[in-house]
Amino acid sequence: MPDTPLILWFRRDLRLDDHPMLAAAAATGRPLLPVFIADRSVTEIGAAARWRWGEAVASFGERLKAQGSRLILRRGAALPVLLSLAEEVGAGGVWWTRLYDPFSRERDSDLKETLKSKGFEARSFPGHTLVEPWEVATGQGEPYKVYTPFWKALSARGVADPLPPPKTLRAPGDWPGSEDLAAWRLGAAMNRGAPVLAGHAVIGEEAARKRLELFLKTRVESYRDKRDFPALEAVSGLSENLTYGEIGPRRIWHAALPLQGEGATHFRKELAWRDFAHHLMYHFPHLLDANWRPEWDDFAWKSDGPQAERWRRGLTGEPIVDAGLRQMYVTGTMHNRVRMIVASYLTKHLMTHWKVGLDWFADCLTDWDPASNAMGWQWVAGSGPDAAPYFRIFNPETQAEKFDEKGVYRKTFIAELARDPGPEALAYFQAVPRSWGLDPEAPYPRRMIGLAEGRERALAAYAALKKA
DNA sequence: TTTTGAGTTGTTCGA
DNA sequence: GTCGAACAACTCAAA
Repeated sequence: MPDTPLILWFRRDLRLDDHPMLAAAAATGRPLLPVFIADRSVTEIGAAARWRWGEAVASFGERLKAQGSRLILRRGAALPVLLSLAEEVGAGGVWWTRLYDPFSRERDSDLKETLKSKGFEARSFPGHTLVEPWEVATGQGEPYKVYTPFWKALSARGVADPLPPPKTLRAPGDWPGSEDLAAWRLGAAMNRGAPVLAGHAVIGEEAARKRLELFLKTRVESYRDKRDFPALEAVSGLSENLTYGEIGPRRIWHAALPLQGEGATHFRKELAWRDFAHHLMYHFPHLLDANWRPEWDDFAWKSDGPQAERWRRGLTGEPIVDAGLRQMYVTGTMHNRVRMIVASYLTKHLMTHWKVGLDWFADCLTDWDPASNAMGWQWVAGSGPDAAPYFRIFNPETQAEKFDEKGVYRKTFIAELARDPGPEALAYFQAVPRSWGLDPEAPYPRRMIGLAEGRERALAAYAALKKA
């Protein structure tokens, strides 16, 4: 066993706990050199997610420091950065946790090949998902395209136990130079301003773990019954932490597994949806940017335009829709029920291509995840695997009546509708660009299209597609 | 190979 | 106000 240092390339796995790669690396007893690289996958993603990733990196750096280690920061294309770093420190190899989006897969397989050809070790590990995307398959060995059988297969197979955090991380004799995280200015493109979002983010491994514990202690029991009501604090909020790997999915799964009751089961089912999205993205990468069912290419999608712009700005005149979009703008997140409502409104009532909505979510969400975002949009639009039937068109009024009966959620985020608007509703007007010309005193906008009219139009367009 | 049962999250209408 | 049916077949997965 060589005693050369190992470079540990961290990406969306910024934690110590439940970390197969880190646990295996620590067990070698070799010097460990954690590194984070600002490559295209970091610098070219949505504004809110980019900012949030930087916060995760800062927090993880502190955590490593407390262990007597460090997080070395470098910028540039991963392959040359890692090669030169490996030569600089005399590393024996580079290890990392696998990601499953097409960009990462190509980058990482090139890297693995190049490293090996130059005599370095190159090893990748699981840990980002409950199971590897290829570990669950139908009886025919095919990937699943329907959620329920995927869930059954996943449950039957079981999920590997989470690993404890390593006891010690051996430091190298000399630390190589590191860049300054602040100089990367990962929050710079966020015109809504990091200060507005910062109050809503729950950052870092310890905070994520506390969040899980609080959820399991106080909310999981009623999760099934309350999770659809956006004004209640009924959900875990852990998607934000999962996407940067501040907590591991296996840790969450096994924490909920022994709990009795439907709440815990439904919670694990939601976690399995995240895995299903990764399973689909791995086996069908076009999920990210093309209609998963190609026949939808002929649907009469409307492209981006003034109506979509009103949707983005939370000025559709449908309160539940606008509340959701404004919540996302000021908090970096949106309740899942409301995500479906705003997505249905954009793709069905406005007949706008789901990619318009997908891009806006990608720019605004701090919990952005490529697989979940694309699967969700295609599910609502009807073009995706296991998608909603075409006639399932959410009526914003009916949904609001059902899930926000007293209007608490709507008033929280729409200043025009509240007699005495709260901080989040007002924060929206502070956060948006001045060029939008918004004024909390202005009257609430009129609706863009009659709900029955929009519904009929979407149904007719679907009928035309089917006929063709 | 064929058959069979099932399929996240809705809305509307009429009894 | 409540409840069941219609909406539309089709694809998927397993027996």
